[in-house]
Amino acid sequence: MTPKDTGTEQLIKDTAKHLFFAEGKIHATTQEIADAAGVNRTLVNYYFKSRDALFDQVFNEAQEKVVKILDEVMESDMPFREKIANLITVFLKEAMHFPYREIFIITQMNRNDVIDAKRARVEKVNAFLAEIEQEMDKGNIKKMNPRHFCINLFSLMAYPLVTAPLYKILYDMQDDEYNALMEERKKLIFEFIFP
Amino acid sequence: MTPKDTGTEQLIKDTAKHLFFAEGKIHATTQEIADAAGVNRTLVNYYFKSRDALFDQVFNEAQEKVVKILDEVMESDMPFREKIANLITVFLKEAMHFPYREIFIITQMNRNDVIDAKRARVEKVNAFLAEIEQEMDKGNIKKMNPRHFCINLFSLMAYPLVTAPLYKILYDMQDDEYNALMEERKKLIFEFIFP
DNA sequence: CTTTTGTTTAACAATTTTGTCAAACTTAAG
DNA sequence: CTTAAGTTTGACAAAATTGTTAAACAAAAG
Repeated sequence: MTPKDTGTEQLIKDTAKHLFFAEGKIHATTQEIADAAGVNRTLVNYYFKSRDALFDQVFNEAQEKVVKILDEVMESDMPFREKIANLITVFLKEAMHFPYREIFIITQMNRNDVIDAKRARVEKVNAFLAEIEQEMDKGNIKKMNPRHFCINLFSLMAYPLVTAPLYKILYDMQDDEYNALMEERKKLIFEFIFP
Repeated sequence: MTPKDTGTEQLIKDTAKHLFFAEGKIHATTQEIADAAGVNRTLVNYYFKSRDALFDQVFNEAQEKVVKILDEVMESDMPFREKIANLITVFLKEAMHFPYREIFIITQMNRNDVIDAKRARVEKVNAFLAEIEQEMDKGNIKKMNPRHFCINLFSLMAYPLVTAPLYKILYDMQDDEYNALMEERKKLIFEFIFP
């Protein structure tokens, strides 16, 4: 048998991500992860050495994925409108699948008193902010600090999915109803940005 | 000495809230809470019986506080514009102090597979949604599903503070600079809602 | 001063969670 | 079939976290 052909290592990692990012169970123990994956708990140590190592790996991959999504959007040479439309489509799809990924990242950062990485991103971000400012000068979007533009955009996309459990109660909605509401937001957010 | 006149019980609870809601350390152990409060760990058990009991109490009080803030805003008989202006002022002030309170609530809900409470809120929420719809009919705000109006408003207020650690890195800003950016948002969000 | 009541502490116990290891198992290659 | 490499398991150990208790302490009342 060649190494890892049953994919147990991947299964464990995927299950951990599902618990953390999709179900928002960011406290999950190794036992809970193993149970959810349907494997023996000691396999977590066999494949990942320690709980912390698994967490670190999941954390790093989460960060890489987020960075990758943003990079692909920011660096593409589409016209601005399409770029944003594309961002909304891609990001909301991801966020509906993994609503708590950013929360997991932030929680881990707070827990370990911030080990950064991705200072390297600053230049790319600044380039994107400059591009946004150009669009404002052209009169295509409302003038403001371009940092607010980004903050607004991501807030409108991400937060409704993080707070879904609350809104489902307050709005008295079932899962499918709330999902439909989130679907509506793709168009709504775009029109919010480009009135 | 009359009971609790040193306020140790309150100190422990306030410290726990600070760790959870302000620092985002939602995994904090009883030892970490005790250390941060500068008291012996066993006092947590003396005053709160168990770790879970402390968490439950903090959770309930967090929920009550959020409900109270929303109720005071929604039930006040101010004109709509002032009502929203007031909401933005009050909520953003709270969120700048305790950015992770809602995240703590949601995390606990996810952890325990949602014990709701506050189904009772549904009626009040519906009344507020109806009021928003009236304002739309009057042409004072953009027409949309009033649920989206609320979601947008709270997303724009809350999420930038939750994601502050990330933005501080990506925007290369210090704490005071980021706080200033958040202050700007009071006006910005209001103008976003009432163009 | 003594008592009473409530508070704080350290030592200890219990529980929960994580980590280790040897043995059993599985499969493919020789 | 035998061997070799990787995988899985259960028993056990270690560590981390939480809970209990008795004794020391502090302050006010009698």
